[in-house]
Amino acid sequence: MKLKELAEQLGLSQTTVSRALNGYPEVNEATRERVNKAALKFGYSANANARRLAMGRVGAIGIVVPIHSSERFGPHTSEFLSGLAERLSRDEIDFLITPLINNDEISAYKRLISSKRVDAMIVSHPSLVDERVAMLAEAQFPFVLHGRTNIDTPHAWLDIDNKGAFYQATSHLLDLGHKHIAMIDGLKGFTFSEHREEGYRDALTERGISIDPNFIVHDCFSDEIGFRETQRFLSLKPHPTAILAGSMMTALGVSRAIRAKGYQLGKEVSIIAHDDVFPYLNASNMVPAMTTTRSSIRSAGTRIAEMLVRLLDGEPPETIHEVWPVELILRQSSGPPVIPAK
Amino acid sequence: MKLKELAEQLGLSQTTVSRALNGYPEVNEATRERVNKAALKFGYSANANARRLAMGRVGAIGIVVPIHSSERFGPHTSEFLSGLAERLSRDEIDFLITPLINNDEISAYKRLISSKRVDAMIVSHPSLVDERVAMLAEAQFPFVLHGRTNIDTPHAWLDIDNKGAFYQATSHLLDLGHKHIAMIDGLKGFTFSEHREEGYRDALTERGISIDPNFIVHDCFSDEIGFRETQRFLSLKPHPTAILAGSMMTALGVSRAIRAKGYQLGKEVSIIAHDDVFPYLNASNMVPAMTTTRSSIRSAGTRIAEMLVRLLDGEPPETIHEVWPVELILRQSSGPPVIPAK
DNA sequence: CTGTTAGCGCATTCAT
DNA sequence: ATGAATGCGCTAACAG
Repeated sequence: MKLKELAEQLGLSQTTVSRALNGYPEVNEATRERVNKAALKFGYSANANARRLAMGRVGAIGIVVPIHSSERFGPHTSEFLSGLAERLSRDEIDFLITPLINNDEISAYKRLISSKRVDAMIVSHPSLVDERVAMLAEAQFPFVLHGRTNIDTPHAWLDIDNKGAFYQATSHLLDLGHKHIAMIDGLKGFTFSEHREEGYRDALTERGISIDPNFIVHDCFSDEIGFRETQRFLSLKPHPTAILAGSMMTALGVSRAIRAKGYQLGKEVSIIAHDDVFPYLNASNMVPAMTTTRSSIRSAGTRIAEMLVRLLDGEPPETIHEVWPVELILRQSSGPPVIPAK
Repeated sequence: MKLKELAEQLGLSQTTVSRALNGYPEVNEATRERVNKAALKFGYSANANARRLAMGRVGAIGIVVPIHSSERFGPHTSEFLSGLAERLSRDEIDFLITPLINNDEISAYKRLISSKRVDAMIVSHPSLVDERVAMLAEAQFPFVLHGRTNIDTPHAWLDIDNKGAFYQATSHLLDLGHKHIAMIDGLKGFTFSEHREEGYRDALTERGISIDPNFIVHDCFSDEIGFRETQRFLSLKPHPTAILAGSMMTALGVSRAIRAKGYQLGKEVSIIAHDDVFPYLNASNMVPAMTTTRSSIRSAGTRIAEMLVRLLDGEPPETIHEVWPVELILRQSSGPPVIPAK
């Protein structure tokens, strides 16, 4: 069923039917009523492509997801997308996921723009100097960045205080008396990863503790990495008495390795994990309950969707940015170091 | 830059340029070369909406994701989407995710069809009698079902042998000497959940073991549910000496509860989990390594994308369906029951 | 091999 | 308050 047919059925012009359906004020209420009823009855719904072609606006936002590295389409991504979806569905905005196999991200973004398939985009996982952001900002294409990057051109972004999170966590461990603290975080090059390491380093340096490169790991967020690297840590002399884990997945592996060694969490070895708040993996329910730096990635998604809508409503990008604080939540996996019984 | 402008630049007609770009055979190779080079130079890329309007084909497939239940947009979904993406990106097919807040799924599907935004759809999480499937099959709209349902109208689908998986797992535990076996699986009503329970029941019945409704749980897949329900199990007399977990998330919670009670996995209480194969959560790396029924949900996604492409190429839906076997992989979390030391 | 012409289905001027 | 006419940018018959 198309507009023309619907109009014929009703004995009205396409124009009037179109106006009635799109809520234009100059339509007689009775007519509108009649039109709406008929549309419902015939299951009419405008051809989105024709509509977009005519209006020049799409009603969809784009997101480019590299799919070969599990790092980028794992549980974090799905939680984030859920958050986005929650807000966007209210305005009936779809999102278009463009999978990316090779590494030519820039051209994927460019194609998405020039083919006019989306009104705006969301960019995730920025590096310190991110060429995607530079390009989009330069092109003045509306987008919101999840994370931060050092690009001068004004753009909208939302980030959490990753540096503060690891600074807080490290400082807390130092307060408890730990001298040897390790960290396992995400891949090097990403801003969040660099920021976290900065926080960690600052806290140590502030107390005059030298930094041991053997205690710093950057890799994917997974149970396996957590396990393997913790085993390595525990074979060192002296070994760390506390470990920061960049994700809950990592933390699971770290925990296993600690237990496998016969140590107790929060005793011989403490652990603080960054918790992005997964509904299916709850830090407070673990045994022992896990001390975490917490910030909901899902909420971030929702908020970013909100920012996107503001951007599309014409708000200038330079006024749209936020840094979210991260809470340190003390539970039982962190405590003063206990000397292992020989 | 639009087609017209590009054509003017080249001193050619729009038609020729269009044909050159779209790989039509009747174009002079030299001309094609020239056109392609110019397109690249000017960053031209066709307006997707105009293109779709003219062609009547979209180059995108749709997927409706209910977002309020974490059950439906969790790690399983993201792995599945990754798999889809892997195959679809080869044909430059995007996917459109339509978030769904209220429960009116049917009308969301109908709108997606009549607005011509997608060429085909993927339907997940069917119930035994699924009205979405009935509607789509009736409307002869191309779609592939992930899972199975009892609908007569021919349609394409891919499912794993859920019944066989739980049958195998249960039988194995019975072979080991277990008499009291519990299961924690997904929400009731979904086909996969029902099939699994069937497999479980069949195995027990076959050995003349009566079924205790207290030993059967249907709920979301999460660490928390696994933990809570296992605590409940272990407070029963007699309590189960083996537990089937419907997901790895559930299994994490089950494991914790077993350990919290002072039992060892594979000794006092055995566990077999269904493993959808998450890259960040590896059953063989757990301590003890986890016995699983394994079937990669990501591969299923890739295969379903493949089926979708065949469907769009005109293959009739009734010839497109597969049941994948599920492997039982024995590791250390399952063993003969050990009587707890008092 | 290339160009001319006519839609694809809708939103939107400009009339009335 | 309603209708007729125009164009969004592209593809595909139809001609040559």
